[in-house]
Amino acid sequence: MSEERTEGERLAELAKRRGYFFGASGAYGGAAGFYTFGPQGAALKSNVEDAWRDRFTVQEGNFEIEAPTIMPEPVFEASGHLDGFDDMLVECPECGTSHRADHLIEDNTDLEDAESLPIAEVEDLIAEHDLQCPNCGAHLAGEPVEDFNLMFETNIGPGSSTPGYLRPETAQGIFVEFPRIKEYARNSLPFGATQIGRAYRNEISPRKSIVRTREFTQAELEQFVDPERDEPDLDSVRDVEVTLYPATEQGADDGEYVETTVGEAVEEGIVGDAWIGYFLGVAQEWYERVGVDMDRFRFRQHLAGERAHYAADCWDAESEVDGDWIEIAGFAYRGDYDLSKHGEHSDDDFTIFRQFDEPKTVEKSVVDPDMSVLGPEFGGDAADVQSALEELAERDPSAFEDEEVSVTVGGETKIVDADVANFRVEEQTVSGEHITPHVIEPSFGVDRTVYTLLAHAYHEDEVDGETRSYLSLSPAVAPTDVGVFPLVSNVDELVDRSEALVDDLRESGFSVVYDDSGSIGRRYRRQDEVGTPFCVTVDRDGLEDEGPDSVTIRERDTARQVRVPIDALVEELRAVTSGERAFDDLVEAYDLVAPGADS
RNA sequence: GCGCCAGUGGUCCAGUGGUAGGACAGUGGCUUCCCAAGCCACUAGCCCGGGUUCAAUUCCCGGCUGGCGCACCA
Repeated sequence: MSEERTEGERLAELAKRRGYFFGASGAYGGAAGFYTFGPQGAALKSNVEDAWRDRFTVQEGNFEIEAPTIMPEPVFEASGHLDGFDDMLVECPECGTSHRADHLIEDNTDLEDAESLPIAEVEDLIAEHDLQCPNCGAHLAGEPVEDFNLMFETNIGPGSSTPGYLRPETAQGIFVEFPRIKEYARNSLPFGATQIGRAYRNEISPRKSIVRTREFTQAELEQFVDPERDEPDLDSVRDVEVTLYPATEQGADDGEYVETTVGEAVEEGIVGDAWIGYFLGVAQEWYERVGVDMDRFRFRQHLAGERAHYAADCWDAESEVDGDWIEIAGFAYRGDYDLSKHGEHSDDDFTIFRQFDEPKTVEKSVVDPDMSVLGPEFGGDAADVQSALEELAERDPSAFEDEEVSVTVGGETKIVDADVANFRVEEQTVSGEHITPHVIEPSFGVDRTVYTLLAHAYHEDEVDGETRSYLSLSPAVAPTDVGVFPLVSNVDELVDRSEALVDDLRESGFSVVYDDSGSIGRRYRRQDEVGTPFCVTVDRDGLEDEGPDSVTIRERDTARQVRVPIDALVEELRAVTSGERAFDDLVEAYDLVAPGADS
């Protein structure tokens, strides 16, 4: 059958030829890591996004936001991307090649983990050891070492006084807006916020078609929960079967998958957190619905060293293409890391007030210093003395038993009369406490999902001794719902009726392609190749036979056809494209048209 | 970023120091009542820059883009 081209090569060729995706800006030589989605690809991607939105936003009762792709520098100082997302590069003065400065040091000295050293020290080390360019041998001493940050930098407004960055993940847009989002959620956990949008990373080396690009689309859900109180609806996915590849199995070459159910995986602790387990189950069903080949799909647990330091547990959804596993989604338990960071760096409140079941009465030691005494006595230090007293009251109430109490302010001991401090123990009613919600983050790569769907949908078979290639895309995501053809194009009545049908179907909400060129077989193959699930053909038999006018509906994957009255067409197409009915049901209900029977 | 390989119509390829040919696809027409048929006509190409040369798509250098391996992937 097909020669030795890989799945990826066939896919790239089909994608270019049929308008799924192609390298962007080709007229000017192109730009690595950027792709344009053509008419088919844009429609497919949009359908994938809609399907994701329906499942992870609408069905979950979450809400979607759309944050800017550019955010000011402090956002990324808080998130850690500014410090933790860069490499140290040194450029050779002779040949102009760039090298990882930390790697040069590690390779040529006994030092390890040079990445964590300050830049000045790295420069000193290069001079001290007289390191040379690995490419041309030139001496690198004295050359500046620069940070290469993987974020795209820009300036907000004129001048360069306000640096901004293109977000490297959509998530920060949600975290940053948490204070407002929580108001919208009426300050009650749990709730989830989603976002579908672009993210940008100035990758050193973009690879593998649309799998690793510099601009890509993510669909992310940030599920905010109270770690002590909130539980997912695990029952709804308890019996969903999943293929797991736990960290413990990945050490050996012959590590084995664990075939189990979501419920068991959580109960046995293979998946450490119920929320993660829940989303694995939801994702499993969603991927199946949009058309991922589940025999080429698994959930892989991150190894301990691979995990971000804040992630308690992390699983990836992976799909297989050309024998390689590619990460198409990540499921991370991020704890309170992100919200805490933004809480520390900004003035806003990133906590939620959690009421106790019953208000608690607590005894609290307080002071209420007489500032009319402290003021004149301590001058500018008065306020500091006050807060030192408050702090001492909480820490050591016994200090107020004597007539005088001493506190240390700015290295000096200050003596205050106990009367002036006005120490007392109060009963306070506390109705709750502020907590920082924990976050479970299912994060989907939309482009990689599209890539997987195309790769898994690509099939070849034989029809009448000829090879045929077709995309078995799910009707849920296929760019076009239905093709409409007159069986032959030189009969006006067939053409007119076909065109009228196109209008009807479009008004009914279908995405329709009309085609009357060449032979009918060629038109079928064309639609097969772009994955249109159904074709409707208007023929003379259907108009001239006794009974109501009828047309044929052809199923893409099997090339079977049934004859359906035109009056029932919209209803039946809606049923089969929504998945409500299988084509087999139509075969039961209507006459099967045998290929070539009429000729 | 490093190393190896590659870049010719829309796609996949052949070829040449004197500016190119096929297959498939596409368009128009003829034919056609069910699966890439046939006939006629047409559209359309040597990645970019520099060098060598009378002459470069071809040879050399650089760049860009792509593939693979390494590295990277917070």
